Amino acid sequence: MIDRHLTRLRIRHDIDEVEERAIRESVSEVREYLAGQTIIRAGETLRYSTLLLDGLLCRYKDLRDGQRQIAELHVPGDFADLHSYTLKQLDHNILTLTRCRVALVPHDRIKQVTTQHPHLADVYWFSTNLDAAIHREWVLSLGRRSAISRLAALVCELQVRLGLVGLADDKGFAFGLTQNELAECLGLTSVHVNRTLKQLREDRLMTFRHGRVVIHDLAALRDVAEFDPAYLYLDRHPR
Amino acid sequence: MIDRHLTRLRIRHDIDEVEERAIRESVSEVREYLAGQTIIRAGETLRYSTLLLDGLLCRYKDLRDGQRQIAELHVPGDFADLHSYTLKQLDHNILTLTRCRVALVPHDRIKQVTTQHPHLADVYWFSTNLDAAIHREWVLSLGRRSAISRLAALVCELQVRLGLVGLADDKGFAFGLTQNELAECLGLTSVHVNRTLKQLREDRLMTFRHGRVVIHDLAALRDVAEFDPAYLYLDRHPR
DNA sequence: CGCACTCTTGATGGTCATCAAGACGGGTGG
DNA sequence: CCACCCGTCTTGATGACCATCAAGAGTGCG
Repeated sequence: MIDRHLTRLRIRHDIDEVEERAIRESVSEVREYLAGQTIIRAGETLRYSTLLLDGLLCRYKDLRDGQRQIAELHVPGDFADLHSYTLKQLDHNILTLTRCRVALVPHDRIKQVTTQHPHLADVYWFSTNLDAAIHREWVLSLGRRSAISRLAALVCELQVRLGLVGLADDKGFAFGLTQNELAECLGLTSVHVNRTLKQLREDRLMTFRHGRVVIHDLAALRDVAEFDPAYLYLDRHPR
Repeated sequence: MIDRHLTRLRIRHDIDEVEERAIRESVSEVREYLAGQTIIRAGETLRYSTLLLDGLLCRYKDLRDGQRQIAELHVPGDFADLHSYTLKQLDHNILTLTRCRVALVPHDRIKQVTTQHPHLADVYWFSTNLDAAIHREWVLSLGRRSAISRLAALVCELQVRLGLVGLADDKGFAFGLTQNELAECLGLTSVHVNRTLKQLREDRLMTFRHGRVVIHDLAALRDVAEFDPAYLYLDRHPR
């Protein structure tokens, strides 16, 4: 059930069988949601964290006039709000972008797991630090990249992250966002995302249509994005 | 020496005397730097983390053409790279913006402190999660706020963060950045920052001059910024 | 089959970038 | 002590990128 989560952890870390069992036993409940549900709201007191099993989730914040900014996308295997374990409440909302299956992990079990398995404490701390690294890359994108480079960078990131759990390859991946939701990730309007997608298509770099990203030339796409996967920390971390 | 760090931790958490001693003993060395030194480079293998005692530091990334984006500013009392404890290397550089005094804390001592004092493990995990929360607010700024609102939001954030360690009050704070460095935080050019500062001055909201921010109307500034300090998690977290 | 949402494209405009040049200011040396 | 110099600040002119407004076409779901 949480195999993708273990796969994801094992990209970077060694997880032995005892630890694996502890992780598997930390799940208290599985839930399903339709697309477009805000499943956690900023400011709520939380007693569990949410592990994404299937579908896409995002973290978003908004301004008074309703403008929305997505701060991170979550792919299957990700904890969407592991940070709520230490923060107790979130500064952002969590929204389902597609139909989702999630597992709930109570905070007291996270406490158990991390105190009984100090190595897992480091692994999960790493995991929230990886989220922060992704945030920084988005800061760079939003602050300095052009629209086309920003869009290319997002697709490159997702191609890698989804690839790690078997949901993407060099040719592309399923990606059920609307152009408006893409715009909310990229700090653009949906109209401009539409024109930018058109340019990427005409430049034979990638096509996004019918809930699917088709990558025509990954190397060229990465070049347009100035994509360097270092910020995703794909190397193995010894114990 | 690291009193500001303890002050900062105690805003949110209870730190008892045994823990305080452990923290104080974790420092191995103190260093000084002039302004404009890149003290840590992306990709270096790190064996210690850097605690800022005095001055201002930033984390930045850049693109091929030399465009730079600052992802976070650090004020005295902050760990600039506590996340290197789990990540082992950084995805960004760390630069002194003014003269700085820093304390080095070897990673093996962080390991000691966090295993012998599980409560401090949560406190320091929280601390990196707070950095991520700041990143998210910057994502919102860069993606959705106008130049004037972005600049106001940055000043509001720093007024609070510096205030927590006694380096700012309602009237303002010392802030020795150039307009170009401000632009690198805000995803703008220095020319546009200059014009935006002029507008803030003419609107009687704030003045930034000679290395000092003078706040004329904090409430109005916060309103322009749509500043909500919730993302800084100023509430006390019970043990 | 119809309706609602999403996508697509055109026209226009605003925000911010770029280029350029002069003023200011703080530090240094004669 | 003053002159000089370099970095920073300031302002103007122009233009690019992306937003906004609008309307029609496409698509999928009930």
